[in-house]
Amino acid sequence: MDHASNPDPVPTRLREGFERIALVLRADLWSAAGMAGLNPTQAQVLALLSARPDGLRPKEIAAHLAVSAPSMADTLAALERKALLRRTPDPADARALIARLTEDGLAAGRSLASAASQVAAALSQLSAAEQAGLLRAQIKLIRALQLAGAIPVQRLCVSCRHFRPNAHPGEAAAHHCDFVNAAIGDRDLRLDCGEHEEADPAVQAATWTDFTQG
Amino acid sequence: MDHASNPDPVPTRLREGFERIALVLRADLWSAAGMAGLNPTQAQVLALLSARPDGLRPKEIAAHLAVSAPSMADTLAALERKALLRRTPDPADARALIARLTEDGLAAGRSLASAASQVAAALSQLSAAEQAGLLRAQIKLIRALQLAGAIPVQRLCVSCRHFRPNAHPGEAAAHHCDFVNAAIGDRDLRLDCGEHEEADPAVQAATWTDFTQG
DNA sequence: CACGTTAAATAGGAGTCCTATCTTTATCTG
DNA sequence: CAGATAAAGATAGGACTCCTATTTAACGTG
Repeated sequence: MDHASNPDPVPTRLREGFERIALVLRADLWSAAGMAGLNPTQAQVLALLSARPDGLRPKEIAAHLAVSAPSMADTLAALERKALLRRTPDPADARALIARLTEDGLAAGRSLASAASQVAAALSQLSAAEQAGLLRAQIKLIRALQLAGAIPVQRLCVSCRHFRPNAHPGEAAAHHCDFVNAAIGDRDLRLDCGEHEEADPAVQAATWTDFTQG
Repeated sequence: MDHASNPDPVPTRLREGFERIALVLRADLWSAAGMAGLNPTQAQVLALLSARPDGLRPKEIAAHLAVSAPSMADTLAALERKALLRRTPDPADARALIARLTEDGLAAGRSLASAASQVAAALSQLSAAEQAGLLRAQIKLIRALQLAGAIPVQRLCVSCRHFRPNAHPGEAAAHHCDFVNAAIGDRDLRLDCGEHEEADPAVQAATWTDFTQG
């Protein structure tokens, strides 16, 4: 294998697989959003802010959805027109705003979250072990993307100070969350936990080592 | 936790993970396409048709990219304006067209395929075993989506008449492709092989059983 | 050969998404 | 503390995606 002259083709093929799945995700989003009179981007903003009761700045929302700030301003204006969202001045910084969902916006977000998804249906056909393996792989990818600066910091269990990986070695639910004080398995790991509290960098590194070696 | 009254939350969480990754894919596509003066949809058409020397009908392209036929007509017109693609009448059906890339289109497709991708970079950090597991999971998902009618038929190894799963049990490259007459491992499986020939449904079912039990 | 079906284009409209340019406020320096 | 620099957001302008509904032309069948 000459990794030198050619890049490894496997990551490229895997990326193509993700692209196939992403197309279905987008179709899912169109159908779910369409029923609510929305489009995919608006639906994604609703989904993001549903999990953020304290709201988020327009710039942060743009970063999470990987679009430019002016694009996000378009979408936020559309959502504000539909009375699903409100932008209020940020008391901490007179330049900034905080975007929050209205009651209607939260309701729309809830109905979106429970909408049918062909991807979720396909995922539910995998075995529990496959699902766990897939979730671990996603966590590794998300962490790598985060370290590379490709995405903003996510509220993952593995970077949370409440998380103790492999606290129960050998058991099905091997990890432990000190916040809920319960054992959790690979399948229970969160990608966006509302209770997340960023751990100290050194602690995070140790946690990651324990997690990947478990 | 009442897992009973609610649908299994794991597929939903996995779908969210895919959505995170899909956002990065889209950003990758914007940056790669932007350098070529294109946008993501145009780039996806180029990528699709690069692997289809015989061309595809507009309707088929629309199905592959999960958009409506009129939307695809817009995009094809844009690509034709840029002289990257040509639509010619289909000799077999006077209603239909065949869309094919021009030389410039093929060149643009090639440069797009080799463009940097943050997702591919993250994927290359996974171990070979993890990559193989991920590819197998993708194949299962794609097959499930295909059976559900969510996506058009894909040119997967596992549905090809040249493919013999677990022909070399116990070895690293456990499968065999009769077309290239070589052993191939899980990591070598194709999601869109140009040499694909759809196997007989009964054979496909048997192949799938052998593959999933290996 | 009339009939329903299918492939594609067209019309019309909403809205995403970009870059570039402002305005305002915060922050950093001499 | 004044002035420069940086940052958050809005606005302008333009290309284009994406939808539904409609139209045109050609296929297939009884």
